[in-house]
Amino acid sequence: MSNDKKDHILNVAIELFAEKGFEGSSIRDLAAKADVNVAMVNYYFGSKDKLFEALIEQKAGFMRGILDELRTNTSLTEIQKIDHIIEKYVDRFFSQPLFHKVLQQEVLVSQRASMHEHVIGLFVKNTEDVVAIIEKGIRKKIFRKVDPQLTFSSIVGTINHVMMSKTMCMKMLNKDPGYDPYKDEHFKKRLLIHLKQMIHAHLLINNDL
Amino acid sequence: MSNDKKDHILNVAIELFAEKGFEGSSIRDLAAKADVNVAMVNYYFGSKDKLFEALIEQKAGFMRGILDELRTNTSLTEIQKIDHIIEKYVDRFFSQPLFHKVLQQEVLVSQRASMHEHVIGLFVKNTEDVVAIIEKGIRKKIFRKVDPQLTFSSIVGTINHVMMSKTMCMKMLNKDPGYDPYKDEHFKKRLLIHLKQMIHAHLLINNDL
DNA sequence: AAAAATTAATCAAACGTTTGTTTAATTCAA
DNA sequence: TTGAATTAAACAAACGTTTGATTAATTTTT
Repeated sequence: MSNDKKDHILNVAIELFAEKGFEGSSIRDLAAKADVNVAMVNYYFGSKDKLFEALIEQKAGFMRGILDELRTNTSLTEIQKIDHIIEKYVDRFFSQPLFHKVLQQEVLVSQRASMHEHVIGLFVKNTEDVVAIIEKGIRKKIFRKVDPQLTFSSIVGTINHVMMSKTMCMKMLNKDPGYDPYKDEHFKKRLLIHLKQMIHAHLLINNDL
Repeated sequence: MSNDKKDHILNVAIELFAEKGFEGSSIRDLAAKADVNVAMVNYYFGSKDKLFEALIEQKAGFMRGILDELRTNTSLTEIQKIDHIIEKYVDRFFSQPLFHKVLQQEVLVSQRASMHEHVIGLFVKNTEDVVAIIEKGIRKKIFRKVDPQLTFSSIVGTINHVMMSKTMCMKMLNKDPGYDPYKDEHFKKRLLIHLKQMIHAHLLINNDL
């Protein structure tokens, strides 16, 4: 069982699904693009659906470890924790932009019910952890009385939105064709600064710039 | 040419595409759900692709009129204009949640190139208008020196994110199954208040709460 | 160490379905 | 009665999947 080949198929699948969607991609397309025989996909993964599950399983849950650590961490202030979460999310999205497009599709479309519920479950768990941090900040009177759930929605929503479409991002930033915003370290920094600035202004009672 | 029937097919198509995606929905599914003969879809629209184009064309561009008006409007302050834009966006998303899921899919997946470019073009135009308002606010020293493009991304991204999945939204808010957040006037108000609060804190130099 | 047996990987071809679309016949309305 | 609306049936193409044969690699037996 060559894991090299399995991984290769998975990586090509992410590219293909990110561009054409899961239902819009055929196994024949995938096999051709990955330069393997059509039968190999089913040989390795069992079915197209199971390939998709393997794909999601491999890379989802990326924030679990970080949020678990933050929950027991007592040395960081609440705003430091939020900053850290923002950094990790931006890092993750920029290092795996195509995978996150596939993940967004799965949240958006509820075709494969169990996978859909699974992905949403992961996200809801993340939300609960971040909400707990914000609520603690509020109790400590470091944070304003904001809406914790929607504050997290703004963080993830902003990143999601910027990562939705390379074309949109490019045109929004008045860049030439050929420019890839997701490989531009400067743009990543720009997004980070914006998010932190906005969330600080939103959360902090004493926000000395 | 009964427009009633055409509209009926389009409305059922929005429901179906929002749930299963465009590629995930077959014309037979659509015909059955709309209770018409399979051939009627091609009779009225020519093809599945053209049905989709008609669907997008009918409802996209919903912000054009509002933004055009705001561009020439001199009686509103910049922050009032931003508030107005937030209100109109939230209104629109809450009145057409399923359509906006379909629209998001189209931005996310670039399967049908020309339609994809068209939708993104509309959005980029909206961005330019909002950016212009924010930049004027900055020049007038009413607004902080924020990132105008990403500020707009945060507004749309927050709404988009909340509208992505009913299930996610429900679970995030700890609601029982059966609850529909998009029909809950209270939740709509909650989103509005959060967005305005956050954007005010972010933009305004003198933000007296 | 050589031969035999077993397992894993790969392939082209074919399977039965489902797909979007078209046809040709029929019903309906003006 | 004419043109539009509607239908069931049929179309080729594409779909995910399975098959049975073949090769390559590994393990077991002698």
